Amino acid sequence: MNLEITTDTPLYRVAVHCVIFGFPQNKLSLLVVDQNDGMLGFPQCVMKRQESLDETAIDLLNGVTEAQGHFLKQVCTFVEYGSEALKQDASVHVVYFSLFPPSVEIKEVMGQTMKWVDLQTDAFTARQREIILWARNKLKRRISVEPVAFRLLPELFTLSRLQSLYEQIVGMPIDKRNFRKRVNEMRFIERTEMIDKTSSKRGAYLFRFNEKAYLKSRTEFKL
Amino acid sequence: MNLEITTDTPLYRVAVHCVIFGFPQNKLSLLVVDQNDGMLGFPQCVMKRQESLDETAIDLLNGVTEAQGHFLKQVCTFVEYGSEALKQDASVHVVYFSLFPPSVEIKEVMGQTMKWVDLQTDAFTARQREIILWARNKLKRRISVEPVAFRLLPELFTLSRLQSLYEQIVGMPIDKRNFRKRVNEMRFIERTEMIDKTSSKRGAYLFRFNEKAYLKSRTEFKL
DNA sequence: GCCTTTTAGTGTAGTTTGTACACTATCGTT
DNA sequence: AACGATAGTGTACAAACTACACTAAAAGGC
Repeated sequence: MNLEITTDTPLYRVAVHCVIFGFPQNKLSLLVVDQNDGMLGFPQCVMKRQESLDETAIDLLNGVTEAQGHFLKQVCTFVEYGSEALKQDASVHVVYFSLFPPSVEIKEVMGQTMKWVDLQTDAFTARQREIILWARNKLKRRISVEPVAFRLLPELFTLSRLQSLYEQIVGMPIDKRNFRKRVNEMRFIERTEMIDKTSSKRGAYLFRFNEKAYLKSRTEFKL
Repeated sequence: MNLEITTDTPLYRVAVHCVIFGFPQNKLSLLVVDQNDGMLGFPQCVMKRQESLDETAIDLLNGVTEAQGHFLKQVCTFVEYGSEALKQDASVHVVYFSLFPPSVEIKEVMGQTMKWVDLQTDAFTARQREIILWARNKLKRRISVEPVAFRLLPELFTLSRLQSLYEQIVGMPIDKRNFRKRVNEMRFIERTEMIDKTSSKRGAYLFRFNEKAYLKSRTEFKL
């Protein structure tokens, strides 16, 4: 239980990974790097000197898109040793998760193609699936505490779309009327007069998340 | 966003820390190392080669007590750079939290004295307070999902003690009758015929957490 | 032995929240 | 004009949560 710096203190490389959730085509998806071997990888980067983990993770996202201000939370950390007994071959992997709205444009980075894939894709390794499960559970818990869903939606959205997103996050069907009743009670989810006609013949009202109203409603009680 | 191993890939020391909660003297407390400078430290150790983080954390606990089978969860990870620009002076800190029942005997390790302290002690640094807050929040959330409280109690306990523990974890008073009603509905919290007379003149029934019954009641529904 | 002190123990009524459930509306397509 | 597809709407019942105040038992002091 000592923490002395000796010459043989093991040293590790540090990599930051990010599980990026999105909701393109009304399907909860992950943004992954398409490796040429048929496998998929999460966007990742090596930890830089004099940066905090959060900063490194932000840098990582900046490498993926120009957009700013993303939701970002730590998921877990693990270590991995290479099969060969090389001293250098030990790394700490710090996993984050983030939420991208459909509006973000994904950069083409160094010829690597990034794409949105289903969470159930079997091109993931067992470890990746485990990480996805963790991240997903974090997202699931978070959504009942904080309105994070809107970070996965465009500014304007229909209630059907919002419900579909919730259903995919919590992993079970939700009663339409009860869902809409709850939405109605949240004053910060505002109906606009605009109508979306892309997903139905009849057309559906577009709604908007009013963040300021949300923040106000949360602080008003703290008198 | 590349992960090539080059000679100038920054390398880090890795330290595992553990925020250990206990409930000695009916007070939610932390087990800390009393450093001679008046400051307090969490038990910590340097990451060993070929071990996973969980294994290192278990080793760390083994250095503190002979007892086994502790609750152990990751809290967060952060990096710290020393003030001097020495290359070696960068470390990743992985924080865990654990729950010790009052029965555990704490080892005297290398002359370092360990002691239980209040969560609000001001001998903690700002960063330590932040870590405690995180760990505490994890504990708070966990307790509404899983019966972790019993890992902080002796095998036999009175309901007053259990309630006091809950109050200290969630940070607010709980109505006695409502609390006891809920306990009653949980069949795996069993009343024994034994009576504790140490904390009241009248004496109070001692209860016991039946883990097997709990696990059964959780799995019975999964038919 | 009785009065005080301290903690243990008990039930009900009202409120709030959650849940189950089925039909009509609108518009485009054929 | 009929059909198909998605949008939109309200009520009744059940379950969960909340507030609340007195009696019971035993020790200790007088």
